Amino acid sequence: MDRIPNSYFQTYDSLFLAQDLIGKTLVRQFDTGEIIRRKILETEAYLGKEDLACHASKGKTPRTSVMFEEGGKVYVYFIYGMYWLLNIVTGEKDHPQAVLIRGIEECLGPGRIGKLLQLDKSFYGENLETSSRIWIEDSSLKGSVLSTPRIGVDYAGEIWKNKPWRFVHENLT
DNA sequence: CAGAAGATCGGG
DNA sequence: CCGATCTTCTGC
Repeated sequence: MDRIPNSYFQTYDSLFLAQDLIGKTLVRQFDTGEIIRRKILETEAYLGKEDLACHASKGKTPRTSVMFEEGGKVYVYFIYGMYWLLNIVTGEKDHPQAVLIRGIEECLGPGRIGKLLQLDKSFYGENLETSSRIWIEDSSLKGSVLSTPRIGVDYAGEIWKNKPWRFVHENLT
């Protein structure tokens, strides 16, 4: 399978890519050489500094700065004292946005994915086009994609918490 | 500088 | 339903 180049992540916004990434293949290669390949089944879009659920709405900080870069990089962050959540930065430089990977084949839940893939802060800013340990490959998956409100963002206020920006493949359930 | 909450998960 | 466990942000 072919690795997807960063032009793909830079050409579209997170709302489109969150849907389009469903069925594409997330690849992780460990130091041992072992490779995990799983199709993406669930995502969420976080779109711009106006989106109060998006970390970038707090402005450009050490934690969020990678979202202000051009698409194709990894945004990981540590939460609840134990989980590394995996996001893909999308869009153009200075248009902060990202797609949260919430579910892949045989591994549902963003916290569990970080654990399965053994992510840590060293993945912050990792380039998906050139990395030897994490990238996305082109693939497809038959079936429809459903959308729902995003999970765990009730703090973002009525407008943003209700945006149907979570996408799940029908196979998921 | 202290306190609280967080894009979560698993156990009781 | 709550504890784990620590980074980040906010308010005093």
